[in-house]
Amino acid sequence: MMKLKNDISDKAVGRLSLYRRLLQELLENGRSQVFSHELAIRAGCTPAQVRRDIMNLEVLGSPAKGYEIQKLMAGISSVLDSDAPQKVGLAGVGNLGRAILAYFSGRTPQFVITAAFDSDPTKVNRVIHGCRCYPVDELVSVVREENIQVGIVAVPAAEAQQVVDEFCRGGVLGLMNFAPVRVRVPVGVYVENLDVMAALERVAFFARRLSAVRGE
Amino acid sequence: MMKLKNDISDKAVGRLSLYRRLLQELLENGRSQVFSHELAIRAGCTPAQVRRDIMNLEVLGSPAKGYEIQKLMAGISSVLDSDAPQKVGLAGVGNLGRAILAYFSGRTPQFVITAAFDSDPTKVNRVIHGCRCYPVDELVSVVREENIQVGIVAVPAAEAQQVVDEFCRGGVLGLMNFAPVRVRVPVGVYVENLDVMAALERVAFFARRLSAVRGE
DNA sequence: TTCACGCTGTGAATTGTTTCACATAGTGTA
DNA sequence: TACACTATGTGAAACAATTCACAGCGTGAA
Repeated sequence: MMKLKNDISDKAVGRLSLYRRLLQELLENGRSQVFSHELAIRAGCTPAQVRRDIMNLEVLGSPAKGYEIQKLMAGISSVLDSDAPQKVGLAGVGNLGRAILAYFSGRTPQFVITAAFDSDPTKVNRVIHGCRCYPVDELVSVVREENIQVGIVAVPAAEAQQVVDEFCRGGVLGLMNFAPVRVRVPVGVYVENLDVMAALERVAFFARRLSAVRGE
Repeated sequence: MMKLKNDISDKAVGRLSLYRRLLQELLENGRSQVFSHELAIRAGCTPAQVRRDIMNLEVLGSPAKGYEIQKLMAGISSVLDSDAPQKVGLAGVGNLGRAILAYFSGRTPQFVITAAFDSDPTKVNRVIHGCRCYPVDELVSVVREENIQVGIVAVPAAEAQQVVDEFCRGGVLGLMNFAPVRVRVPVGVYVENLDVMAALERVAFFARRLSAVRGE
């Protein structure tokens, strides 16, 4: 069985995304080259980690000059981005949904939130942060017609599974789930859970443990 | 050097938080016992993983009856929760900040968002989702006076480091960072980054890769 | 009372990720 | 040209997380 070309781990992909933003910032500050240890400081990891991640790209650095920022960014983009901007659908236009719309609105060339969905009739057919809001009943058909490939789930826990099922029926390939439950999906669909509740409990737990260490 | 008692990994803590919510749901459905494979299905992991995680608690199951849900929940709580409800401060009352306030407002006995902070004068001194909003200038003093131990950073990237510094000066032990940058903190402060941008790029990347596999 | 079943608890094996450490190479200096 | 310096690229080691696999036990059936 042939090894897949883009054989990069979940975590490595996340770091590449971060590096790209850090590189953009350096570029705006007039830099054109960068060393692995400089990126490492900014990304909060080790220089070795940065070099390993860069091994996944087809970009070489020079021992004396480091990496060319432009080339690094191009390398990251060729791995992370698809050829055309990716269409994203958002289910749930509550507080969180609106925050997500505002966050991605116009700021990301590689993603466009093409359609939002909500069951609240007062939201339906309005345009929120530049995005048309459809009734959830039309989710499957809109996702299919617009060829939306990624779905964001920002509905309450109780409705999450149903919305996920509909996204899948519409044919999405990936889902980002903000609801504090695990959802079932057919094989061939990738799910990323962003469990804010669990994250806060982690922070509280490790904060408490650090303070115990500090206090001893 | 004595081994710390609560020696649990980051990921395991996150799963315990999830298990607790799943158990609560089971309890509400009238169940009183549960097997590892039932939890595993709901949590999206393997039965062995569930049993390993439960090893971190001081709870034993019975081969014939599984685990007592009440005892499991108590075990999880004794690890995750502190004795008193934990005070949390929130910096940034924009779209995201309000979503976070709404999400935690009154629903979590173990956390209370005690104070919010913003630089916008039209938000300051108002009460939003039951939480008083202070000017950022007062962050350090309010955090110190209220003995807030966990900070949530929901401000734009450019202001994140400054807000983090102030939280640290106020004496927080843990931070949850939603800004799409890595922040520097003194040793003894735990930081959890929730990088939504990186998460969406991960979803898009793996979705694309899955579709390639599917298409071949 | 005895037996068969199926789940728990866990040592060992496996898999995945990060760090180490060093051979190699590009640059500036003399 | 030759040398010293420093950072890259990467095999190998270390470390961390997950899964396997099975001994042992508690229960219900006969």
